Amino acid sequence: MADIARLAGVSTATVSRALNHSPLVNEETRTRILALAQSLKYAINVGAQNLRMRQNRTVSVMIPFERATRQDLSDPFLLAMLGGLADALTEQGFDMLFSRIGTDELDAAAAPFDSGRAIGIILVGQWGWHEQLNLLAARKVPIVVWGAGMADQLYCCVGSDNVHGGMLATEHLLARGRRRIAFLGDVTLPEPLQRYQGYCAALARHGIAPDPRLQVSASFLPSGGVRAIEALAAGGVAYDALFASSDLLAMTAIDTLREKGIRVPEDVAVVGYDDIAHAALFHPRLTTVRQTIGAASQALVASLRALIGGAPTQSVQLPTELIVRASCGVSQG
Amino acid sequence: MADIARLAGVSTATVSRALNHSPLVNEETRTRILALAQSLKYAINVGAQNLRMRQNRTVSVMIPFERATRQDLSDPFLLAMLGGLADALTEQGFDMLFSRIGTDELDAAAAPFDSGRAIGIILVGQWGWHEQLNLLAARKVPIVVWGAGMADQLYCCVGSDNVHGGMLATEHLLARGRRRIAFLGDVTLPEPLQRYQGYCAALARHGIAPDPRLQVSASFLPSGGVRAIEALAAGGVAYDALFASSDLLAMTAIDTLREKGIRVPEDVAVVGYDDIAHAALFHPRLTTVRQTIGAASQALVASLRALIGGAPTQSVQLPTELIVRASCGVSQG
DNA sequence: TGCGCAATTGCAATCGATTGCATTGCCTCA
DNA sequence: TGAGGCAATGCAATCGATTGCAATTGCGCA
Repeated sequence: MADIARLAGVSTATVSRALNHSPLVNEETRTRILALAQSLKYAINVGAQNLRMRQNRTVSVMIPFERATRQDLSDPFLLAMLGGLADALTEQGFDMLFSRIGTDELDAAAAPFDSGRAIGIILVGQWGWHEQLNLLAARKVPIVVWGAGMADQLYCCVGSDNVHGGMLATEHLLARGRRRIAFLGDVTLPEPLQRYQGYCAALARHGIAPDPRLQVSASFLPSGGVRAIEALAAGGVAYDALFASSDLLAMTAIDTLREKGIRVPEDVAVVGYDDIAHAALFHPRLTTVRQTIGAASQALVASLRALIGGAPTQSVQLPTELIVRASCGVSQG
Repeated sequence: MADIARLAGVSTATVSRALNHSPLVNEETRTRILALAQSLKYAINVGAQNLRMRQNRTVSVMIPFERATRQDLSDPFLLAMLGGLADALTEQGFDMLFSRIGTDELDAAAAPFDSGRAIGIILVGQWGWHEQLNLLAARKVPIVVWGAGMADQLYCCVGSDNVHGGMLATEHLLARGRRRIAFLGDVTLPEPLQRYQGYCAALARHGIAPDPRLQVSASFLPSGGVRAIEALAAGGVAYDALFASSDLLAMTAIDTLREKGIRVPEDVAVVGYDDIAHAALFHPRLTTVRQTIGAASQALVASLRALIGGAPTQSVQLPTELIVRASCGVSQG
């Protein structure tokens, strides 16, 4: 900027005003300065600007990973969400600072905010952090979490209606005559737990008591489906349907079933969760509970902006929808 | 920092030195200051620090999108690369600033660097930007591009050996007795073009002249495979194999073939490109040319660091490998 | 001719850190 | 007792922008 000022024969103050289109600067001067800036490919130093203006247009987005398994960012749902957030943030003029965060060190989550790099934080994945997230919220860290709404929640949480989603999926399988429905998912985490609760509620409506042997704890890891099917087989439990708490889980499970010669949907009907892009391409096409990425991203960004704007913390629950395809036994391909 | 200085009864200079573990500050003073900082959950303002130190630990990562189609970030390969880059950068202590960039406005690519937000840029996707990228490189913008190595290339480019990959895929199909091999991909872009060249080279080795009717221009969009198969059908061209320039393309193509009652691999053998995670889960499991995400991410980051360190621009070509699965006609499931 | 007002522009403080140099004690040794 | 040395700290400039206030200029009007 000093260069431009020198070349234009004015002070940096005038240059600054010209670049910001202040009405205080002479038309002719402004054009001269703008032309100069253009030709020098000058861009203002955002860091210095933020420092002076005490503002910021950067949002930190974090996605957890399990340090133990050195899991790469592989779940397509998370990746899609990342893309959706990038779109939503870009659209609203925000930069996106992206970081992975170990599931064992949530403390690091507030760092981008504390160090002034970002005005707020979007955390995609709630895990077992409920208490610590409450502490962050109490500390007035502007943070929005994608996850399950819970009772004593101080932080802002955006998520889908997991209980309803679980109910939809299970009701559908019941309506197709399946009675021995296995549930795949890690019920120690809030989201799968709520889906499981929906599953139980649907069973209850039909007068069926949930069989604990049909609840298989499967992680979101790619290997989760394989292990789950092995566990079911090892337990010698009969089942005619699967409700998996993620599409990835459903797909790996179906793949494993196929290897064992079990047909989907004839022998075992399957419903997934998420409706990732591949669900419609999978064979058989996957029936699943849709969480709309676009709406989710928009909601996360909107909530964060509200939070930063000083609005009271208000959690959001997005509607879920059952997408019926072939994997649950409808003739569609 | 001023607060801490006041509470500790010292100047901000001393606080700064204490936090940076300078040997100039008294042991007792340091502990006092550190304890104070800890209890106040103080974090240094990175912006101000960068400004003063004239440094930066942020790398800008950009992934193009086609504005016309308002394409969401959907290609799993790109998403996986994004995850890989996040891991690689985090590991090396860099922050990652992520942006989408319209395919019609490459100029915006240098913005994060020009404005001092990032020390360098990783651009995942070369598109038709060759000339403009050369201009950026000439302007000394530290940029590394994932794409195809080309002749008059001034910018640093990291990519897989596309020609060899195309050759591997085609040779494999030829070895399995296929002779009418269709190629799916947009040959106006460098990467698919080089894969096509490898395809032609393999055909040539077997004395086969490429049939132009078998080259179908398919975009990387999810709908690409559908359109391509329709086009082949509409053209009335017979074919017994497909080489698709991305796995996503291969999958949508297979899906479309299945709808038409054409069996894979019996009637048409298929080979993809990328080896995305889903390739191994797809039915039939997809034979494909692997581009290793982890290695690619590491290479991109390494090249960028070298470039920033002042090393001469040096492009990198990573080896490719054919992963044989069922979709090309091997008995594997 | 002189004064006041409006239109431009410059000066200098400020944001939150870092760091060269000056300063202040205090200890040691002659 | 005084000079020199060392350890610890403070002062103030600096990074690159923004902005309140002062200063300059030119003009209209009395």
